[in-house]
Amino acid sequence: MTAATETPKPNLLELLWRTGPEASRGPRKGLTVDAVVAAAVELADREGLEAVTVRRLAQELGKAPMTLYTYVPGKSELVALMLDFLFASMERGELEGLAWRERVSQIARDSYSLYRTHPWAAAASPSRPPLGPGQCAKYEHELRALEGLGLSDVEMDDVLAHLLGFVRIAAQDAAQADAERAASAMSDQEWWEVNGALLAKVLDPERFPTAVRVGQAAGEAHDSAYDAEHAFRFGLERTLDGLAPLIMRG
Amino acid sequence: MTAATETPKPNLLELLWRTGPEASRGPRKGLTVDAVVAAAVELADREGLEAVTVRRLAQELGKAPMTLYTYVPGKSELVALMLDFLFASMERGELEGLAWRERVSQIARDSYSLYRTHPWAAAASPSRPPLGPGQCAKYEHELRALEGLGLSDVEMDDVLAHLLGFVRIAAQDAAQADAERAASAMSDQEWWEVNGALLAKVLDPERFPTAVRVGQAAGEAHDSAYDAEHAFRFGLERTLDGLAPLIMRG
DNA sequence: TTGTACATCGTACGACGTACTAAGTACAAT
DNA sequence: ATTGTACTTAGTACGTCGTACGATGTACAA
Repeated sequence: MTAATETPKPNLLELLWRTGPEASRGPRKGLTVDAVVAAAVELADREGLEAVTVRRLAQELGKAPMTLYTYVPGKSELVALMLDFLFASMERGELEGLAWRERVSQIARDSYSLYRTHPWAAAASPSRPPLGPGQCAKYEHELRALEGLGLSDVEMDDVLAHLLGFVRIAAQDAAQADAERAASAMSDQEWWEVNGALLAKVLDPERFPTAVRVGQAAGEAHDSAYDAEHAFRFGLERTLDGLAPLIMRG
Repeated sequence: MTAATETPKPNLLELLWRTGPEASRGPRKGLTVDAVVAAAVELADREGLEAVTVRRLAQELGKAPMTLYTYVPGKSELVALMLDFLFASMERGELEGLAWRERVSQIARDSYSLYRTHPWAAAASPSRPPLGPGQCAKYEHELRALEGLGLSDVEMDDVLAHLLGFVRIAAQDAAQADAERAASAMSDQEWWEVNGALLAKVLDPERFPTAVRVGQAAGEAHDSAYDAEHAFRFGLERTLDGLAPLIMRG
């Protein structure tokens, strides 16, 4: 057995930070990791994350499907790179001179805007995204909004995770509501015509008195069964109120 | 063209409430919707939602794959039925005689326990699950925890959605942390040995001073990079604090 | 007794991620 | 200048998925 000439698999972290050694032999590369990731993001924005398949993305780039594996070891790494790309390039509002509530509100809105602009990201985004440069820049910026509020370092991390969790779930819900509306191809009125009779029979006010009453009130208050933007605004106020005792104390 | 003998597709709502007409002709059914759903839930609990494929589930039930389509129109409807099954059968703690904070805390913990017992459900659960009997029973019970607190009907719905959103994201994060640990098959120590050098080089304290400081403090405080149960407890307290002003007012 | 609605199931289609292999390219070492 | 080798690109193929379609056989209604 002669010495194996194994090409070590590129690590996700190396990929995120672009620290892998570049090849000095062989044909010129026709693409770059950045080009692949940018095309993937654009495709996801246009047609959703489920449209981002290796075949489709390769076609978009004018290459054969398997060629992409030269740049990215697999699909999951591609998604991680896409997310970090977003985090690196997202807009971040100015925090200087704002009171704590406005500072925290600002970073929440920045994240929410990101997820609303790229709805696929809300579903793909894990609680602890891999430590790429974009994620680190985002984390750094967000933590700065929490400095000088009397929080310990550990509390700053806890607070931020809590806040971003709220933003993510709000964005997920909003994206899902949009997707459902688009997929059903049915207006709320049509839906009610189809399902109203059954629901009326089955939603027994004696069995579910509170649910029927509250559900009806909520449905009438918003013009649809679920108003994502209202839920975000409401939830953000509650979240800020929830942080106040921690910040005001002492 | 003779008159078509079309069998109308079963509607998801009809399926959830089991109001579809039962066949009076043809061979005896070898299964029931409930049996299919129960088997799917058990399989998902045992091996995760990605193990619940039509083929695998059919094998589990001793039937040919396509047979399942007699009972359930498709995969997505199956997942909806699985969720409603969980909601219908979940344990719900007693609320009688508790102060509002304990009441709200109780329903949050009930949901969290459900998601921790069935981790696949946290990922599959949408913000507004289809109005099945289980979902309605859950909604009714949860709303009762919010009665008599001086909230309007619309506010009760808003508060509940906010609370359950927090629970869902906490459960999602916890499940994902578990899954990542299991998948990497790498102890935290091993991971650090592999990636430590790169991270040390790339996490420049001059570029990310706050992130490095806080990240290190948080990593040391919990024994891992992410402590899901701690995040839930912390987040629940913040969420309750956030509801207090709405409830205490007036 | 017969027609029909239905359960069951085998086969097959078009997607998916990606492993494997072959072909060709351009630099490094000679 | 030549040759070896590391590399990019691409074609083919495997095993997975959800599920459409059509054949077969069953049991009740007419």
